[in-house]
Amino acid sequence: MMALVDANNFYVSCERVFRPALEGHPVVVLSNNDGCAIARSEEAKALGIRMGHPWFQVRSLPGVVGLSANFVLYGDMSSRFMAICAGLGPSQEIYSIDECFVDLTGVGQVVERAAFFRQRIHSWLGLPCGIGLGSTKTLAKLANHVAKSAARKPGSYPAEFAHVCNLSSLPPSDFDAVLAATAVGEVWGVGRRLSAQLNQAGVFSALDLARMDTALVRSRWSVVLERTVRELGGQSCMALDDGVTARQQIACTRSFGVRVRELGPLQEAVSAFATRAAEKLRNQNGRAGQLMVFIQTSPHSREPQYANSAVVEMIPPSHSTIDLVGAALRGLSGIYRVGFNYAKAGVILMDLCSGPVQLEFGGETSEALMGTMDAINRRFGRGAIGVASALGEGQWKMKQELLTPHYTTRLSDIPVARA
DNA sequence: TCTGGGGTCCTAGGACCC
DNA sequence: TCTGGGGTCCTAGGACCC
Repeated sequence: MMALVDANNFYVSCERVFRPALEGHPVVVLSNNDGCAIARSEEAKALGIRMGHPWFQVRSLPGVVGLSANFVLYGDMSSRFMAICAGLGPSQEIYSIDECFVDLTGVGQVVERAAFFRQRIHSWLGLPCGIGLGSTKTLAKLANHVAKSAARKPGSYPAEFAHVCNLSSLPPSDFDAVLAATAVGEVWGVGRRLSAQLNQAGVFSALDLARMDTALVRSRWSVVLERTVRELGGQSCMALDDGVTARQQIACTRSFGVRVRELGPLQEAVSAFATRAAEKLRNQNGRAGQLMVFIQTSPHSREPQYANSAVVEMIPPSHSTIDLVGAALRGLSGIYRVGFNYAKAGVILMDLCSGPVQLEFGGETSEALMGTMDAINRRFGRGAIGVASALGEGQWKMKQELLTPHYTTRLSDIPVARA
């Protein structure tokens, strides 16, 4: 038995915990630079505001409140939420910032227990959530959709499914009725494209999909969709991922608040992205074998368009902010072109590996230096210490060469707070 | 004027090998 | 003129998720 716990309109709900006056108003939380809506209250959804809806098209709607995102707050609320959810069953997979799967193997009275935890999350954190129960992850997801819909849209599903829905306890006819009432596009793993293709083939509901021949699904679509079909039928094909596996990619990318033309500000931005990515990398105790840097103009503007990326090999694989910032700047210098209004840039670390890597020189020094940097930034806030990289490339290279071999104090002798 | 920022997995096809 | 039959690895692109 699997549970899916999902907080409602998570970012908006977090804001409302600290600003109860927002209750009942259409509220959206906005992306960086207040570009578009990334979370919406029920009232905002009722006004027709979509996910990713540009703020400038929304702001004039009556009574809409737009809030700049506060990701530090959401991250903190998420940790508390996950900690409570972890008590629901023996193992947990944190699937995203606002939802987790919990394996309920061996747990009794699952519906009562889920309702109790739902109440606990509400009274301890102030966050509303829905809990779906099913024999597979896909069914738990679907049950969660039912739990939320039954609460929000009376009549969509039987009212007793509101807030907590257990699909695995239903008689077959009731189970089929729920699947028949669910559009195929609501099924986890079926997006817009697949939904359209399935409709074309006469498959409209989750029940239609569940009844498809698996061999046909595999040959005409993919093994991914075949797994979904099997999971709808109660055959578990997706194991719980308890989070010990490290990420395979680390990305830091942003759209700029204003257009950027000059190399200098791009260098600063790219340095900041590489710095942040390096921190994430060290958090999972990894090293990157490749770094990709990209810059692009706005595809929405009619100005001359340019987008390019460069991949820089890290030999040997590194987790050093100094190496990664240097690589990002080298890549940037190769792709930067004069005369464009850049709207976005980013750094992606790839070819990640873990474990000790023999550095060419100063390995121990680099290790301790990065640990010290992370400790300082944890204590005094992100960006408290970093590398000075508004410099031109030539100067940068010189600085790097000067820096690394010239430490006279053994930094490894300085105690370092480890995460 | 103003349009997010992360991630995952799978497949097809080309390069290369024996 | 006639031109094998595998295998692996890598990459780009497409689909999906939140």
